[in-house]
Amino acid sequence: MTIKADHFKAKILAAAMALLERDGARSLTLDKVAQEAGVSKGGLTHHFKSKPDLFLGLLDMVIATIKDQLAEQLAREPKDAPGRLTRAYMNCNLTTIRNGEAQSMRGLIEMVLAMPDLVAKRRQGLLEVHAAIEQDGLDPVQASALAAASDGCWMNVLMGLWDPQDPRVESVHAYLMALSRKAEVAR
Amino acid sequence: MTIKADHFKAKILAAAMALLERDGARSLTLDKVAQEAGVSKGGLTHHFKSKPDLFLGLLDMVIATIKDQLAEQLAREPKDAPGRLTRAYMNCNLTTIRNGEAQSMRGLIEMVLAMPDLVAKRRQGLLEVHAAIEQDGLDPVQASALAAASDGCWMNVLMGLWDPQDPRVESVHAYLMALSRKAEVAR
DNA sequence: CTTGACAGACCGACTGGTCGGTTTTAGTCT
DNA sequence: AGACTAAAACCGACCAGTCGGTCTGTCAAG
Repeated sequence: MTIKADHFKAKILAAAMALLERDGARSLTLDKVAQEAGVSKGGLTHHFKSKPDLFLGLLDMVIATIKDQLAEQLAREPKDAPGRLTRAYMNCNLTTIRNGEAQSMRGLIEMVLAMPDLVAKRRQGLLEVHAAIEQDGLDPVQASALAAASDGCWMNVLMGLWDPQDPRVESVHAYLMALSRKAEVAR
Repeated sequence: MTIKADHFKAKILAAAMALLERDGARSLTLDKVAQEAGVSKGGLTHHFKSKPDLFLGLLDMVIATIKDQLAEQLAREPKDAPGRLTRAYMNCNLTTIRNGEAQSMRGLIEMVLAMPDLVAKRRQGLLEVHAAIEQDGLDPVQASALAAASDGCWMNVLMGLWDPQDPRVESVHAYLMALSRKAEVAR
């Protein structure tokens, strides 16, 4: 593990993420990332051979962050109750919305939509979460529906349709949480 | 009503939409749109003063199409049952996914995320649908949750996480439809 | 001397928008 | 109807700026 290189890479990725949140994917240029990270362009291209390569690094970082947050929320859920992971997942989304992070994810999703082949490379890792939710003790279809509903709310905020403070966010979330508790248990 | 001008504009918008679906928002350049539409660049800029202006036209067209599809699905729903519009909305999403149109909407959503101020201008029109769903005879929160769940599925397909033929799409939809029928009626 | 980390000047390709010019349309007068 | 004209529609070359990526150079460590 090359500490120095990793630190360098992390600095670049953090800068790219900051730019992505601030100005969106379109204005995420190699020059700006280098400048934001306090690095020369040569230094940047040395660690990330191309722009897709940088995006892949960014995506990996975000996926890791998401999994961390999910683990954190999971730890808060009382054990021995079916639907723990599903609720943890929904809480992640809610927290993201509450913190105003949903809107800042806009640039990232924009990037993801612009480069679908990039997502394809990490699809496996993302689907693991979905698969886990389906084996959470609830009826798989119900669990998927709950997760999708939470995603839908998140998307409405992301696209600027719903305000983060829109009461729908909290009320729908509360409804989904309640539903997950009285949901049918898997056979 | 200037028929010819409208026809010209429609031709340009159709070309832009085709390009958006084929190559995404990033490669939607004025030159390409003009070429695809069989029009000169000057002719294009004559009708759409700037690129954001073209995007706005595109967005308006899409919103109109969505409302048309919604009306069509609504007509198919048996009357005098609470939750008609909610079900029609969910059927719209399902149809879109089944027809493989969800993936082709990628470019459009990319555009929407890239230009949030553009969405802000048409937010009102889009929110009308949400408002109507909440007054559909069901409990408003439940209706919103159902619509959001449907949106979430749509988004999973859009982002390439779920395959359009993923059995989850159909099963979750069936579950949501059933839920909407036995849902609580508004007070 | 070699190698990896980093710097930064540079290039070719591309993009949004402009502008002067040309064609088509529509209205008006005779 | 036919001639004239002004506006609208339409054309395409061009410009100024931007972007991703390359290439040579520097320097410290081994």
